[in-house]
Amino acid sequence: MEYKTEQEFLKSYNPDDYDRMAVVNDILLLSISNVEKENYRKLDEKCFSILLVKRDTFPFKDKWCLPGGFLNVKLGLEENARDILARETNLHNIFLEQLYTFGAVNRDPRMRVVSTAYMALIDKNQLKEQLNKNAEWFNIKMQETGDLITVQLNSSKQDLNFVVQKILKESTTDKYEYKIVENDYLAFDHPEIIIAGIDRFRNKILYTDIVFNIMPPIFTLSELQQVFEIALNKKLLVTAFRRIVADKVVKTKQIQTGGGHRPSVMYKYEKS
Amino acid sequence: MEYKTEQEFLKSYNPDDYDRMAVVNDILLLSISNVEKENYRKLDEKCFSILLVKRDTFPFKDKWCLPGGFLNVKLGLEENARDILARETNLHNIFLEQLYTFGAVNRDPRMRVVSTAYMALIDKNQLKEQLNKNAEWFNIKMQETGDLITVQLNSSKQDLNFVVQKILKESTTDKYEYKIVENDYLAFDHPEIIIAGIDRFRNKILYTDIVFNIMPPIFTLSELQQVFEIALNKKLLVTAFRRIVADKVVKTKQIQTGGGHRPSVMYKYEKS
DNA sequence: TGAATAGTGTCTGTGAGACAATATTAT
DNA sequence: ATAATATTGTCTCACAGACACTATTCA
Repeated sequence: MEYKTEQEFLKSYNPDDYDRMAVVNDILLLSISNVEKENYRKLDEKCFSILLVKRDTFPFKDKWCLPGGFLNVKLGLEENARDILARETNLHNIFLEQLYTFGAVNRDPRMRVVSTAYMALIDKNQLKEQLNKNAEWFNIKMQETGDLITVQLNSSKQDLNFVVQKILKESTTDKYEYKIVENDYLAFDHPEIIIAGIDRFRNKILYTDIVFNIMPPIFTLSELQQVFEIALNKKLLVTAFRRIVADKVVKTKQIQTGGGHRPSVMYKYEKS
Repeated sequence: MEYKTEQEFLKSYNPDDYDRMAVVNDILLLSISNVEKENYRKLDEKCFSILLVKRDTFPFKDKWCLPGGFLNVKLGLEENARDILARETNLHNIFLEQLYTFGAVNRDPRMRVVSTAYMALIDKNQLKEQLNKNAEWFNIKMQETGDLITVQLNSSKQDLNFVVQKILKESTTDKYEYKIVENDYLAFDHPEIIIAGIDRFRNKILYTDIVFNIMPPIFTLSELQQVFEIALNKKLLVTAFRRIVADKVVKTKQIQTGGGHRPSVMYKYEKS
């Protein structure tokens, strides 16, 4: 069939002539938790935490998953992700970055579903609004042994864990694929999304200002250093660390006391 | 309606209850061209080049676009991208990296289409196979003035150009959006994809080994430096450059002569 | 008072920038 | 011989790693 004009062509175009697929957004909501220490002098330990939602419908009923939802045909991709986030958490205007698009053939048992995952960063302590009743924050502990990554997720309600294998993609030197080796609690391929997101955060913390999206408006340099340390998974020397962030933060007049030791000056982020 | 088991739920699940959308892959095929110099002693200049295809069907009939196609429901996302590439270029086993997923509401006049763009790197001089008759390599010249990026595409058949505006995304310090300001020749939002791909290559050239995917198997260090210089859009000092790549390349026994000057040793890539 | 963190000073070695010097070729 | 690029040497300066030292708090 031949068309003379674009209008004519579009008029006769029928989407139903093609295979059915769906597009969804899944959102990795990343924050920092404090794990309180017994000793009043010691600093709280910190760790990453993520928001998971317990599914009360099929598929994967009773398993946990990232907040997500189908793409509304009237919304742009990121707009749709923000919409989902607002529904699940009542959060607005937060940092959102497209992470990766997952499109394995059988990642969803219902039909062919392509998921564009987003990473959102917040300081969950600022979160005043009530969470959805099925939503829950989980603290993350990760352990890497060889090419296996073991992840433990702890919350007041339940503890979950999974294991993924990190595989260097063929013909690359810096791209990894994550294959799920063990996973009894999470729905879909969400373990992969979680790992990919934490990896992205880790990779960007040194050469961007991404970290300040996960921090409160004002913070001490020790707190900031702790976040760097859990992201990079190693201890940093104080001097070196302060040099890294020196031109990204400015002193405020506030001081944090109460720790049984010299109080710290609080800083805020300032673009250089 | 209540379901007892996942099987029962899936059996009654009807994809047609939801809005129609399509998923496509578009592929930015990036290579390097030599622009020959008049003086036999001088080095050839190099520039990026990309493969575009002239559309012979609606929509955007007679405009140029990136090689792309609908997602086959039986293929994974990357697998589908490789399939498209094989169809358009007869190329197999080449470097392919997911670039970004574009999902603006009206990016395709036919229906809601989400495009996961991939970046492919090759040395097009190695390309022995015949290209599709509508496909053509275009040399790229980019110029940045303020927040405007002017792009000129030259081929033996036709010259194209477009202008995009680079906009820092709100609440970020390192993410840009590209708004098309002027574009008479390219279909869809493909100017954005082109810019995003070149940007990705530029950003990764310093901290990954991505560049070797666009190089021939053996090359001189001057050639490699030229590629760095067009990617980074600045001259590099020889000494500094050689230090950067020193642990990524090894000498071969081959020597390149014929340039009216001291011949160069040819090197090959070796993972460090 | 002492255990703990906050914050600053400084030495040293590495590595990037800058530039100079030498090598080799085709015309 | 000359114009061009190829390749190596080396000086300097900035900066990161390492570590020491001082400051300050509260049970």
